[in-house]
Amino acid sequence: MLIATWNVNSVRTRLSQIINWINDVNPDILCLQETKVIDDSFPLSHFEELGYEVIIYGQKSYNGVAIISKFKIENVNKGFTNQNEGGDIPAEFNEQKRLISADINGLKIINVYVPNGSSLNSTKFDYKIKWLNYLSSFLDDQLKEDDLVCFVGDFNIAPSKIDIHSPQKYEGGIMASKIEREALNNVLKRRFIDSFRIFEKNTGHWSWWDYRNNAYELNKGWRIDHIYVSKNLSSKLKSCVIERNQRGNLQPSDHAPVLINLELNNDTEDYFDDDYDLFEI
DNA sequence: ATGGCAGAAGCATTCTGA
Repeated sequence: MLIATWNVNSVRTRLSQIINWINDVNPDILCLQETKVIDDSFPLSHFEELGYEVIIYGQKSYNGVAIISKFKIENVNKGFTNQNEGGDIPAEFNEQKRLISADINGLKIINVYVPNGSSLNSTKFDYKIKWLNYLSSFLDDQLKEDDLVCFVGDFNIAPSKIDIHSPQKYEGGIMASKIEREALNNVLKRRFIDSFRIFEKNTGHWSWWDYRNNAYELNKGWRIDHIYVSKNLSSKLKSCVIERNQRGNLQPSDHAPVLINLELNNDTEDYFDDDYDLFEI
């Protein structure tokens, strides 16, 4: 079972690239971020023609998330919702369309577009941390101990210094600060593991390259797009790859897709190491 | 310290992203 995440930076501008990639890779589930389109204008039919179901949660110009699936999509949640009779949800957390989740083929799929945060001393940064903290309580509320969860998206956080091309320049700054990493760790708690780091321990692997300064050609990137899986899925992980050549397309998104292969019926190998900690801050 | 590049809105230029 192939599950992917891709910040496409406008689903309409990137449509032909997304369709070509789907035809090449044939993912079962594709989670999109930064669709940048209201729901009425989402190009649904292009995906439905290929046999996919689509759920969308978009807005004008900014943000927007979607899940595209070959399997039936059930129990859809758009934005933050209260399942267990909590208090009212502060409006600020649902004004920006950054979260969509659903049950698909026995898995809980949670797709997020975490706020960028701009710079450390900005109101946008405060919002990023508040949003992550609210996400943490939302997951506490939604998830049960034995749920099989794929938690994917553009997190706008490099989990450690090996996820940045020039740590000496960027460590401690936006997307690489201790505050953001602690907030992310708090969201993950000890519930999730980073699929990519099961298979690759070295630096030099990026999912985002700035449009500016020839960053892709110089391979100056960051790894900020992630597929986290609940620990009870770790033994079923067969691979996790970043489809970096999509960043080399003409008029590309600035992000590349990340893709895992889960073999739900195979439980013969156990990749999970009990000593595995989330990441060092 | 600042801008670089790209997309959307909408028609010149601003806002936002990471």
